[in-house]
Amino acid sequence: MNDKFLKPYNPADTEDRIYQMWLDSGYFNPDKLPADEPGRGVNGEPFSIVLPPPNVTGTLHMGSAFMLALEDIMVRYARMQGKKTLWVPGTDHAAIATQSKVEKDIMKKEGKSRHDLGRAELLKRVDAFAKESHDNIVVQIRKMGCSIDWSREAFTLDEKRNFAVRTAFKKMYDDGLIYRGFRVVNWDPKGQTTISDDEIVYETRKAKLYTFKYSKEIPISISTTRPETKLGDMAIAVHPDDVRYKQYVGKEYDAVFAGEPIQLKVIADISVEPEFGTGALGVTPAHSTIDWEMAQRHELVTEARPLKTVINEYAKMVVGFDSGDFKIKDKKTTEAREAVVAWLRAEGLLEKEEDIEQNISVAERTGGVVEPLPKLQWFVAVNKKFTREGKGAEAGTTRQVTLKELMKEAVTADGISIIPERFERIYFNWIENLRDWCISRQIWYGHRVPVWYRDEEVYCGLDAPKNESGKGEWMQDEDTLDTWFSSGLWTFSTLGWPEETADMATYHPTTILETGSDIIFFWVARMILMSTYLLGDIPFKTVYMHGLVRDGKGQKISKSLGNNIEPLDLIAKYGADAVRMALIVGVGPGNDSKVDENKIKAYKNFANKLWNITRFILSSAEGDMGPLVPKAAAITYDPNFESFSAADIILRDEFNVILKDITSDMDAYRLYLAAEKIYGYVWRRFADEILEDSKKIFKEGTAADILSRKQFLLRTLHTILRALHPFMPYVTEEIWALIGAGNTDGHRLLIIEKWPV
RNA sequence: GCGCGAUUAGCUCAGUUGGUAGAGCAAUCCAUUUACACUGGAAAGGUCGGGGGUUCAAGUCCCUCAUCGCGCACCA
Repeated sequence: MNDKFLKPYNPADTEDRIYQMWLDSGYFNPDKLPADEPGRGVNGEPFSIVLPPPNVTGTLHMGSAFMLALEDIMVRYARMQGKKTLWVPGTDHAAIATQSKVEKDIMKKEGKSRHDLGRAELLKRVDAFAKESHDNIVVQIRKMGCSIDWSREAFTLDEKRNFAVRTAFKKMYDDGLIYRGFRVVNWDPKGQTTISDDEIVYETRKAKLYTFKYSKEIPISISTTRPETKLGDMAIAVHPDDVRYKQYVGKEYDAVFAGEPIQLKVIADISVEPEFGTGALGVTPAHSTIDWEMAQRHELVTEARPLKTVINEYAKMVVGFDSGDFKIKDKKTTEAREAVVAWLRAEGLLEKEEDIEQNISVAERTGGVVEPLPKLQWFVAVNKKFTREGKGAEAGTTRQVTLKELMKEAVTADGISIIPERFERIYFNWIENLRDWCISRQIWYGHRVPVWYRDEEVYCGLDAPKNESGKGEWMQDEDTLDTWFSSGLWTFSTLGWPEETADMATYHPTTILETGSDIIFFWVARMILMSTYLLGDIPFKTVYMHGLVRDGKGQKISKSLGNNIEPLDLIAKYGADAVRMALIVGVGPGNDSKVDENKIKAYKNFANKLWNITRFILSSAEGDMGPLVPKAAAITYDPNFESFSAADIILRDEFNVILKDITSDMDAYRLYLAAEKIYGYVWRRFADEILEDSKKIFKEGTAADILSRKQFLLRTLHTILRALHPFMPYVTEEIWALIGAGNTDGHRLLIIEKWPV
C-alpha cells in the first residue's frame, strides 16, 4: 500500500499535479481520445457543449464556479460513457461592461476621459486589461478541474469570430433584416451609448407627480413626473371615450411653455389610462418610447412640424429660458425640472403635487438613468417576413417567416427543451413582447459595424470597399455592435463557421447549453435567433439553466455589497472536489443557492473518507492476496471471479440498482440528485455498514466468504471511483492511480474509464 | 396588471413519474490501543404554510387563501 494513505488526503498536494496529467494525456481534446475501441473515444457518438464565455471584466465568482462544476460533471460523464466529448472554452469581450470598467479606472488614476486618449489608445488599454482578466479566468477554470479543450479556445472579439460577425451581419443586411432607423432608443448618458431593452434594470424611487396646465388658455390639465420634457410636447392625448375631453379632440393650441413655444394638438388614443392623473397626458415624441409610437400612429411629426428634441446626449436641456430665475437651457434634466416647477408655480399654473413611487430605467452596466432619445441606429427586425428555403421534406420550397417565428418554432417544433420546463413559458413570454433589437453601440470596444459611407452611398460588406479616384473616401460606421450579437453566434462561431469545418459537421447542433437563468433572453434567445436564421438549425438540443449563487445570508453577490467569495480561496482551503460537490448537491435547476462553508467542509471530509475507505480495503487485501491479481504493484480484483457468497451477491445487486438509478438521474440532468445518492451510498451504506460487517467476516468468516468479500470490496471500490469521478475528479483520479486500478486492462486514466452502467 | 417560484427538522435545503418524510450544519448521550476524530454508534427533532378536493394512497395532482421572493408590462 502506498504510504500516502497513512496521512489524510491532501487536495493541495494533488490537484495541480493531476490536472497536468490530464493535460498531458490530451484527453480534453476529443480528437486525442483513444481510438482502440469501437463506439468509444474518437469512434464515439459526439457530445458537445460550449462554455458560456465569462466576461473579461475581472475574475470569476462563485456563480461561475457553480457553472463550471455543473458543466464539467456533464462533460466527464459523457466522456466516460464513451462519447466523443468536446467542451469549448472561451471568453467574452463584453463590450460595454469592459470598456466602462477600463474608462473608470483611467479616469480615477489619470483623470482622463476616453476622448482625451482617442480610439486607438483606449482600445490598447482595454485589450491589455482584457488579456489580464482572461489569464486570471483561465487559471480559475483550471483550478476547478474543468476538462475543457484548450486547443479550441475562442474569444468573442478575435479574428475568426470577427469574420463570423461580419458574415452574419452582411447576410442579415442583404435579407433586409438589419436596417438603419431613426427612432427613440434607450440612451445611457453615463455610458454615452444606446442600449437594448434588455440592458435596462428598473429601480423603484420616490418621485413627484405634478399636475398643471401648459398655459391659462389651454383648458386641459395634465400630469407628469418630468415637467422638463414638456418643452418638447407636440400633443395632448386623451382616451377616446373620455367624456371630459371629447369636445377638445382635434383642436390645436399654441403656448409658450417655460420660454419655449409649443404647438399642441389634442388627440384620442386608447393607450391613455383615463384613471391616471387627470386622464390627459402630454405627448413628448422625442423623449418617450410610448409617445414616439403614439406620434407615429397620429402622424404628429411632419415636415411642417418637425420632431422636437429638448434634451441632448448629456441629459442636458437644449431649449427653455436661457437666463433669469428660471434658467433651463443647458441645465441637467433634474435641475431643469425644478426650474420648470418653480416657473409653473410662479405663473399659477401648478395645480397639484403628489408623492408617488416610480420605476426608473437604469442602464445595467453603468448605472446611468436611461434617457429616451431619438437616434439613427442599427436594428435587427424581428417581425419582418423574409424568405426562407425549406429543409428536409420541404426542400425546394420556400416560405415567409419572421425571426420571432423562428425563435418560437425552435422550442415548440424543433425540439429544444429547456430545463426546468417553466423557463419555456418565460421564454415565450419574452418573445411575445420582443421589439426590434437595437444592435449599434456608441462605444469603441467591440465589433465595428461593417458598413461604409461615401456621400449618399451606403455599402455593407465583409471588407472595406476600395476608394476610387475622383470620388470621395469611404468611411466606416463609427459604431460597434451589441456584445450579444457576437455571443449569439457562439455555438457555431467557435466551431469555425462560416467555414465548413469538420467540427461544424461533427459537433453542431451542440448537445446541451448550460447557463445562468438570468441570461435566458440576452444570450439563449439570441443564440436561437442566430442559429435558426444563419444555419437553419437549432444551436443546442437541451438548455439547462442554473440559478443564482448567493452569499451565506442569501444576498445577491455584488461588488457594491463587497460580499464576493473568491472560489480560489475555498479551493485552496477545501479542495476543488469539495467545492464542486457543495455547490451542486441538492441544488435543482433554476433554483438559487447559498454558499455554505460548512457544506464544503463536509465534502472535504467525504474526500478523506473515500481515501480511508481505500486504505482499509487495501490493508485488508494485503497479506492474504489469494487469487487477487497483483500486477505491477497494483492490488486489484480478479475480473473473472464469480464465486461470490450469497451475502455479497445481494450487496452487488443492491449497488447495481443504485447505479442504474444514478445513471437515469444523470441522463435526465438531475446531477444534484445523482451526486447525493452516490455520496449517501459510499458513506452511509458502503463505509458505515458494509465495511463494518466486513471486519467481522475477515475475523470469523470462512475462507470462501473472506475471499468473496475482498473481491467484492475491491470491485466495488473501483466502481465507486468511476461513478464518483465526474463529481470529484481529483481525489478519484489520484486513488485510481495509487491503487493501479487501470492495470486491469492496461493502464488508463480514470477520466476515460467506462461509466459503471 | 400578467405570469412564475417558494413555504418540509432549530438553521440551510433535497425529495425525479402520487406509495407512509431525507441530507448538511447545530444540539443530546456514548465510544478513543478502531481504515478514517476530516471518526463511529445511539437517541432526539417535522399534524411537509392554512383550508378544501381527487385517489385505495397526496409533501407530490387540482382548487382556494395567506406570507415571502422573482420576471415581464405599466410607470403621463
